[in-house]
Amino acid sequence: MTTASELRDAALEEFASAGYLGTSIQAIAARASVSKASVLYHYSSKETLLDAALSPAIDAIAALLPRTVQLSGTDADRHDFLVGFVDLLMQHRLAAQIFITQSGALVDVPVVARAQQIIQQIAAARPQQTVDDQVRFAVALGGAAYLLAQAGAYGVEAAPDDVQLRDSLIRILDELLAPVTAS
Amino acid sequence: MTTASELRDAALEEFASAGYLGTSIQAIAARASVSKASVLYHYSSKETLLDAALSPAIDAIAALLPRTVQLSGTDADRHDFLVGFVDLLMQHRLAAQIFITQSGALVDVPVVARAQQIIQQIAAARPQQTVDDQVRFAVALGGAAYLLAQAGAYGVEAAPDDVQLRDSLIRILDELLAPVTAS
DNA sequence: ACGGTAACTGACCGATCGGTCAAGTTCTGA
DNA sequence: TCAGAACTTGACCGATCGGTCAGTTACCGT
Repeated sequence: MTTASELRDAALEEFASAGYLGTSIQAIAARASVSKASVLYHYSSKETLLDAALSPAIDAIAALLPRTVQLSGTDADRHDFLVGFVDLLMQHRLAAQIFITQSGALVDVPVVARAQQIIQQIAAARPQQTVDDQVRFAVALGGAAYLLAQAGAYGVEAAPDDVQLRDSLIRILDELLAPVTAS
Repeated sequence: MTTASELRDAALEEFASAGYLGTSIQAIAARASVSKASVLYHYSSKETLLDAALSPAIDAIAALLPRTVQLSGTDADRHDFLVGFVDLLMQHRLAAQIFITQSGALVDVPVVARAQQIIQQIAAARPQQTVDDQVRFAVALGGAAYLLAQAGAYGVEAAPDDVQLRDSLIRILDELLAPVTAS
């Protein structure tokens, strides 16, 4: 509604589609129908704008962090965590896309570095297991994130409220991460 | 060995770590210990350099395309395809990383557009099935690609000859794509 | 009505980018 | 030996970038 929030949303879409480095402040200004100087009035720098665009998603994943203990719990616990993870990806699809595709090139940006640390903590929360288990974990979470982030690039629309996709994703992740001893 | 191949390798590493837009010709020149003008003598433009860096990987995945028919075949056929896919990812890790993280922002670059078309053809070769099957396919291939491309960002080294990782990945992809009727 | 503050803008600045060019150097084959 | 091709380079160019600033307009409490 406000100009600031419009700029934040415009930046989120632009950063996701053209990349942070490929997006000029002018482009964001044009998308929100204001001048470049006006963008820099609301956000003191391009980096501040990226921070504002990503922060909600990072707060959400940080809130998910305490629940990683559920990964070592019962089947129901692990299921609860996966539901939270998938919902997080679907609700913050653009932010997830920005992080997945550009975190490597933007490690020197504080907000991205913070997000990377949280992801690493989630990965570390997984109890030390076999290589197979590590690969299962990486393929599951990475595959889900990549699927939702890049779905649009291959014609598949991933609407935030696509419950069929959500349920299917949770089911398959559940199956992939289930202890093999339970088979 | 030659200056041209050294520049191609330097560009591949730089594009993968800093991104195409985040890499200056000067940076590639410095990595190969030559001048910026010398880079533009061997490759007429920055885009030509990206083309040269990605082409071997794209040729390899194009060669894999005829084998997508195996996805509809027996378990052994599907296994053969997955072996080819995983080996491709491991042998062209940097090119895969560039494509996975930057194909969205570089759609207007011909060599990237060509790669995207090939990926789409592979995805389309999968016979029309349920949403579950589509999600399985996307999580498997996307997860494997993302794991190998981004492994370095999370401390896990994915050496091109890590047979343990390779075998584990193939086994899990096999399991993920096996028809549920076989369970 | 009015003073102050928030919002907005065009003009401008220094830096960096991709790319060109003329000149110099090194290599090679006859 | 030497002509010409291959290679390398510093200097330079126009364009675009992120960011600054002085000045203008719109809004709001009193």
